[in-house]
Amino acid sequence: MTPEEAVAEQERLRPLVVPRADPGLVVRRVAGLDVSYADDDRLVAAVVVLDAATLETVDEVVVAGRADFPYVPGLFAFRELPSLMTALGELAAPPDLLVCDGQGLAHPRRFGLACHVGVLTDLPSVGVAKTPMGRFTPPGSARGEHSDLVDGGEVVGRALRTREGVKPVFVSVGHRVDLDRACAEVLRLCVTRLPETTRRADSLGRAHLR
DNA sequence: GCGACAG
DNA sequence: ATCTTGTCGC
Repeated sequence: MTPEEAVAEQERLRPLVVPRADPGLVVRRVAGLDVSYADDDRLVAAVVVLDAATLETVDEVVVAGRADFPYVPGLFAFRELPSLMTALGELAAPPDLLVCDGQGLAHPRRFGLACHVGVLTDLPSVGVAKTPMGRFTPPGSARGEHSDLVDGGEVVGRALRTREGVKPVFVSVGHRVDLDRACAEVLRLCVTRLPETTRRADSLGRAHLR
């Protein structure tokens, strides 16, 4: 797949994104997705499912793969998607929400990793990035405070303070959720700056790299 | 033309 | 992404 084809694929799938939640959406099981890289082209995709109420781990999957697509800003998903999809397919049961390590609608073509994974699985998804793709004014320093993440004149996500006085994370809608709900779910998962889903998937992946 | 650019 | 434990500071 060439970068040109990747862009065309994003534009083809972009209209399928549903930026709102089903009326009765209940999130009981939340999955965290993350990919770790070795020195060569090997990588490990990890998915950890947590009970949203207790934050207890209820399922884990690790998949080894290869980075066959280069890291290109805006096309980041094409690097991690193959292995992540394989891992998701090995879960005992589909989760109610996917928490991705990267952007959702906060993307140059409004189709970041979280949107892509959401559309391919048709599961609700949110993107939680550690650095912004857009501009924002720093939110208040208390946990839960937030401000708009703006790109190209539109609000594409939110800078969310998940912990008192710590750098915010950047939340954007992936698929089948709205921004308010996305932020509420992310905040609920945060004990430290990053969601527990992301932290556990990250450590699981790293452990398997050795 | 120059800079910016998720992980 | 990755290099990386203890340590300084509020």
